[in-house]
Amino acid sequence: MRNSEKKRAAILEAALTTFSQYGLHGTSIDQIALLADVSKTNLFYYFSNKEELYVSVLRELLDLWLRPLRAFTEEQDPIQAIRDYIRVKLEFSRDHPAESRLFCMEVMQGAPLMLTELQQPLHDLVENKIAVIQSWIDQGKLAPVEPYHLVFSLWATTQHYADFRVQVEAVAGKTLEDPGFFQETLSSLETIIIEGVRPR
Amino acid sequence: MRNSEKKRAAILEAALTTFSQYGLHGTSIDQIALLADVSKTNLFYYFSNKEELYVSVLRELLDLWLRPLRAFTEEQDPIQAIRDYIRVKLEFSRDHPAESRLFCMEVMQGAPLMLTELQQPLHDLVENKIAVIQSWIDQGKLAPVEPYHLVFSLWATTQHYADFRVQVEAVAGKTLEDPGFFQETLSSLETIIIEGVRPR
DNA sequence: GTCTATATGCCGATAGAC
DNA sequence: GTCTATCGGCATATAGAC
Repeated sequence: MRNSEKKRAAILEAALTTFSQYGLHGTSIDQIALLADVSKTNLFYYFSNKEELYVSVLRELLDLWLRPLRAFTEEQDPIQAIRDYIRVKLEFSRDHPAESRLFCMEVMQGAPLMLTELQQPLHDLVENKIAVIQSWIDQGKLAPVEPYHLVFSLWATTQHYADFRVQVEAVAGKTLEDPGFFQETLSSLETIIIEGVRPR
Repeated sequence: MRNSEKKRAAILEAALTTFSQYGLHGTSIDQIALLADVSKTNLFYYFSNKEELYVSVLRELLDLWLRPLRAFTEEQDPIQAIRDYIRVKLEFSRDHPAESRLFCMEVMQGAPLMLTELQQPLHDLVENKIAVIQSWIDQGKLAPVEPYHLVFSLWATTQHYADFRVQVEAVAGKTLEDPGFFQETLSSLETIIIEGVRPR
């Protein structure tokens, strides 16, 4: 890897860390430069302005964020596919909490800088996976639920452990970095979503 | 209501709207003053600085946010209690999306201005409700799940429709303001969490 | 309580040497 | 590619009259 690529990567990583904690406006270029160990002017050599840097971070992140959903295919056993998806997303929450939070922040603010890029690919991808889920239901391999809401529930529950990490820690005293807690979270989410909480 | 109280309330409301969309640092006092229809200097008469205004907004919000959980009591039928909770939280997401988003943003950033006030009351309240859920499980009225994670799943799934509203709209084309979509969301979440998705 | 005017500091961005 | 120096603008906050 060339030196300039290493620097770019270091800046992007520092930007992700800082933006995800303080937001676009709460972060100064100085802060990012300091963390990436480059000078402020040098940073402007690599990214011509703050917004370009911010959007670059988002673009990398979107690709990473969408990847797990692409794995859903009709041939899979739905219960196992959902199990796998929960695990992968939970691993993402554990290993990439900054990405998860920045994505959440951007969407929450109306995705002003990502909406156009987000909308179409997201819509198309989900449309496709909705069809897969519906076909599972039609084949009787999955209980009849509205596919959209299943997808939303999977997203929401798994991301919660990254986005609300502070709250989870305040309440449960642990985070996903604790292997025992990770396992417990995984099997609890599997149970709740797959089996439900009604006693049988 | 005295005129000064009306103004305070107008400023708080404008602050909530603006902070929830642009964040603490992304919002200028000018913006809030404009929306609340007061002058900037006048705003400083009511709130001595920006952070005090921000914290005032958060404090009002925390009380509102915690209220639904207080309703869980051991005497209730657990399935009905969970059903009610989902409905109330979903109504909150529909009727107070700005509150939901600002809370999410603050927690996501590590709740720097609320952690001390959040931690203790939240921990105590949840501890208490965890015990209620556990007793339901012990009585066989609820399937054996880790109570913490049930609470997190309820929070996550219901708040998702406010916090990720833009994404929900991009994917499903509707929001909770659409009465049909609200009903569909409500019954889907009830189904998923209470019955699960495994066919029977 | 509300206004006009203004102080003050930070931060994004550029100029220009090396 | 990297540096030093600096500009210019915006936003918080205050002074002081009414």
